[in-house]
Amino acid sequence: MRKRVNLGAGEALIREGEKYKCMYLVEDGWLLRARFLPGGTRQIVNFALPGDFLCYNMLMFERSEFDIVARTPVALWELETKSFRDMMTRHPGLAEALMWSNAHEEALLAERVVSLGRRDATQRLAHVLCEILARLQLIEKHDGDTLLLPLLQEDFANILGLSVIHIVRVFNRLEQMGVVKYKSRRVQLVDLEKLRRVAGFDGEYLYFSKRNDVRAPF
Amino acid sequence: MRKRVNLGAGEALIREGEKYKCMYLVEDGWLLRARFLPGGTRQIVNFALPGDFLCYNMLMFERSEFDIVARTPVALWELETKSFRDMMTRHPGLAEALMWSNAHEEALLAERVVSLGRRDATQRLAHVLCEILARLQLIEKHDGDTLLLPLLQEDFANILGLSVIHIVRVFNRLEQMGVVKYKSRRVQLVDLEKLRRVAGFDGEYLYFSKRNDVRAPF
DNA sequence: CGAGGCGTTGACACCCATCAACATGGGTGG
DNA sequence: CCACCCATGTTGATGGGTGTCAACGCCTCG
Repeated sequence: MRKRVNLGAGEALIREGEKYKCMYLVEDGWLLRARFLPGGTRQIVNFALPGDFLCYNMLMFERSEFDIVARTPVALWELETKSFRDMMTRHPGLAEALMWSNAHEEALLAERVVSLGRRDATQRLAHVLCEILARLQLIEKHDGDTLLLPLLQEDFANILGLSVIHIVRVFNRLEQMGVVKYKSRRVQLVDLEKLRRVAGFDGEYLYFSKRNDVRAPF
Repeated sequence: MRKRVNLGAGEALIREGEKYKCMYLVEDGWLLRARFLPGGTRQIVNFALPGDFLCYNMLMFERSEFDIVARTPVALWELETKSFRDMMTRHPGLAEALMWSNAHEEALLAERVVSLGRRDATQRLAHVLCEILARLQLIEKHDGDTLLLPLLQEDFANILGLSVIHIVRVFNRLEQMGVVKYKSRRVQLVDLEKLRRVAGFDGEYLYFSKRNDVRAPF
């Protein structure tokens, strides 16, 4: 039923316009879902961490609207699926997990829309750092006061709808404010409380707050 | 199992921070899902049209992260739900429809992220008009060359992450270019091909392209 | 007929993009 | 072990797109 797939850093799982082959569950590594636009710019819509599903809308769409590219070496499980209805009867746990994942991702995207629409560069960067921290804690891939990320400043730019050069400036500002320090893919969390305040971050949307009867099914 | 609910224009279905009461299916009218930010600005994340589900992540979250407000008089169906697992066994068709709706919404949000991140004001406005047209056609609520919308220019601003004043300028520009004309909640589609070109619009992500075995289940 | 919501215009300011040039540093091959 | 190189990060100057503010016009509805 399940097969493992491995990708090297930089390899694409699927490209925009390609037909979906199957669904995946990320076991290890980071992936970016992105679109290239005429003019050469790029927007990263999403990033997937261990525990996230990918390509689940193959159940609805024939082709991918985005590239999905490994940012690190990645290990995936291929999930054999015919239709969602089939999945519900044969693997209800999987169907539920998928629904969970979908809702989670929707919450992340909604929050990103808020950031891109109404927060300035400093707030955006602070906010996405809070989001990443929260997600890493959720899958127990974080401890200490330093975030180890595979993200370049260029990636931050493409996630936040900014230019690389401006990311540099904003990191400088945050460092001067005594909030975080960026050094070659390490973000040192100098003052987490201040970071949350700058971001206006409310982590509720990530934690499935007080519904104790619901848990991440993986 | 189902109960009707009606809202007047401007009434809230739920407010940010409130507990979810149940899920809904929109039968008629437009609703906006929005967040107010410190500073008094507002970002509209989403809008719901007939056929869309609302509050489906009550299955995962306890409280809403956004206000959901009726933009027009609205008719809704209240859906009785305990858990997704329960729903899968007792109402598999509903579970499937929900999954469909969720994937659809995710696609819309992803495209909005691209717009807010990397498209300028003109492209954004053109793109959202294309999106609205496509969605109205999908539910067979559009014909002719004029879009009848309940959206004020202020709403466009809050959807697109722009200021009201700039929306005016952009509509002027689009009118001078011979693309569309806005007049008191009517958007006349002067040159649809040009509109799509300006937007860089690819409607695939709305139509569940060539998967003929899948249809909107409503 | 008045009022208020909505739309419009112009002047000005600011955030962020663009461009060009330079610094750093880790990896690779000699 | 060193030299080189290319990816990545950094800085400053300049410009454009968009926000802010203030004021005015239009239209609808009571």
